[in-house]
Amino acid sequence: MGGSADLDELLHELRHRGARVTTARRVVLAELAASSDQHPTADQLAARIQRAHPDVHLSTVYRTLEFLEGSGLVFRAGFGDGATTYHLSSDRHHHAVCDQCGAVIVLPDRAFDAVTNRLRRDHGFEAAPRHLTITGRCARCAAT
Amino acid sequence: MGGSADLDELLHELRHRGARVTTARRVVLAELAASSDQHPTADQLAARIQRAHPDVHLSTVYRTLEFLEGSGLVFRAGFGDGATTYHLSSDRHHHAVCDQCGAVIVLPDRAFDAVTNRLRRDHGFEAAPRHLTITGRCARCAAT
DNA sequence: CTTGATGCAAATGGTTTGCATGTTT
DNA sequence: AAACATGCAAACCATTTGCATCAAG
Repeated sequence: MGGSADLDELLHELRHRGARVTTARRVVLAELAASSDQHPTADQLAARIQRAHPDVHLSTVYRTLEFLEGSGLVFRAGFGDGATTYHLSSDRHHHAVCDQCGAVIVLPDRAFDAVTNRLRRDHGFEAAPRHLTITGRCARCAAT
Repeated sequence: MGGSADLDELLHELRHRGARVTTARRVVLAELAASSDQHPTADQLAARIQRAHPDVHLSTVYRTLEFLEGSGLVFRAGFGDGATTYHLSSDRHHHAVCDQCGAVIVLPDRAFDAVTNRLRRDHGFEAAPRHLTITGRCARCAAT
């Protein structure tokens, strides 16, 4: 599979820009790639990483995420009021979340094409939505 | 204007449900109505409120907002990483924000009709989006 | 060797909570 | 009077920061 190949690409890109490739950066990127569909928070990442690298401190994870965000490789998504979650920039998706039971539906990026087209047409705005969360009632709860 | 009339309605509704109508609740709702287009945070609300009611404590503002949220009159919107902002539920709107210059375009609720219709059709999900923020580049910055 | 990243511990800042008191109904 | 909301101060928790040390180029 392409998993680790993609990762190497990212690391290469960093090195190319003159940034240092450290254990922490390697490991954080790897963990993000591995748990992309789990909306990991900073501690969750740290906890998982520490199973193999007990010396990687939580504060380092924060600093690394901040760095990667600045480099455009990672973005944050605040989940309503839950904690902040982190994702690889390549991992674009959106959510519909049920207010009542919390059920989550994952939406493809193109679900918002109508909105983005309209923004471009009416305002010249080039939308690049990364992580939107639409609230509402899922089928089951709406039936109540 | 209808401003205070709407407010009275909300207060009535609360009373009707058996909830108490206190100074704090009155004042918080009033301030939310007054500053609806400014995305106020909890302290900002507290600060403004305290100009006229110095005895309304910040923690009370938090508790009141929590209560109002539970009552469905208010919702929270996390702004990327900025602070949490609070809005009257009646005040539905969405944003397109420029990543580069921060310019904000306000979008009407119906801008998302295509998505909400699709969610209903494909998943039976009744979307009630309240405050979405689409990131991207505004016309000026995209031209760069 | 030089620059920049890390570990650790301590500080920060927004939000929550326990408890005695005041207010609404 | 009974139930509940409030003020206040202290607790909390996620995130940030200062500084001495360590690793990458």
